[in-house]
Amino acid sequence: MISKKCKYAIKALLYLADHQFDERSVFSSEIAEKENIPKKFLETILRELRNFKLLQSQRGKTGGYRLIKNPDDIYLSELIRMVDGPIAMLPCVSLNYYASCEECDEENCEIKTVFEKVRDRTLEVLTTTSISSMKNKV
Amino acid sequence: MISKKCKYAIKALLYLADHQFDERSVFSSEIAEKENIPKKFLETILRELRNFKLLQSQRGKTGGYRLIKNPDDIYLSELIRMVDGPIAMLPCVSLNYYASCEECDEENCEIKTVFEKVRDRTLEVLTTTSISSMKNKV
DNA sequence: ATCATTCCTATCAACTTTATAGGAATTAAA
DNA sequence: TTTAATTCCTATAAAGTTGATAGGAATGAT
Repeated sequence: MISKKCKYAIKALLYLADHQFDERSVFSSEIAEKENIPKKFLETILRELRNFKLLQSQRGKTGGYRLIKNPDDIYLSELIRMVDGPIAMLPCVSLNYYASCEECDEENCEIKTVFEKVRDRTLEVLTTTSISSMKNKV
Repeated sequence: MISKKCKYAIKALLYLADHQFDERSVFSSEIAEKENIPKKFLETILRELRNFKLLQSQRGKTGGYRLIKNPDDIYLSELIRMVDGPIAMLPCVSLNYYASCEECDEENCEIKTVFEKVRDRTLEVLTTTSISSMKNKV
């Protein structure tokens, strides 16, 4: 399962992609309302996404958020990793967040292989799905 | 991520599959020791697996556990569901544990499709991998 | 009777998730 | 210069989940 936070992040990015070329930046309150996301929670999420250089923000009365990374180039795989961390179903098969299993002999582990397969199949989808490609629900 | 509990369950079943035709049943303490699983925790796991009719247990001094379901027919998908619950990355795309997303309009949801794809790819692997097939690490 | 096992319930510490509170800093505009 | 509305930041917290452990009851072979 991805977290709610991650789901909110995806929704926020989809919303911002729709308003990519608007004159004004988008208020977090606007996204919160339209996407039914708790306002204060969304603020912290947007700040994180800004720290990851996906967004730029502007303070003050006419402030708001705006995509700076092209939504064609924001892949779900990297977004999930930013927000939730590992995608794999076992720490020992994670490509970006590898952690050893203390209790097993990894060389002769019988369960790694299948979860490597799952990881690869999952990534085939997530590394080829961008924010903009999610707009065409094919 | 699958839980440690689930990983322990898989290891226990693999161990029991190896001792499927032994004369004596296998003690939980033996599995715990050989597979480095906390003893008391494993007890509760084995009891659950017994409740799911994968194992049979025998009390008393010469007791222990034994597979009753053929390991050819114990698929990872069902095992994970028994122990951890849903496999899907979103509640609203889960086949066995569906739950609606209160905050979104599911008809027009832009993110469902991709997670349905991930689910299907994942299940392609997990529904075709049984405890016995894990023995041949292909 | 004894002893080693399974069985059962309750508990618990640590961690994660999902937020909320309260205000500081910033900015445009009245 | 004041006001209003925003983003930014830190701290906090309630609820839920995970990963166990405690303590003993029930069972069954010897």
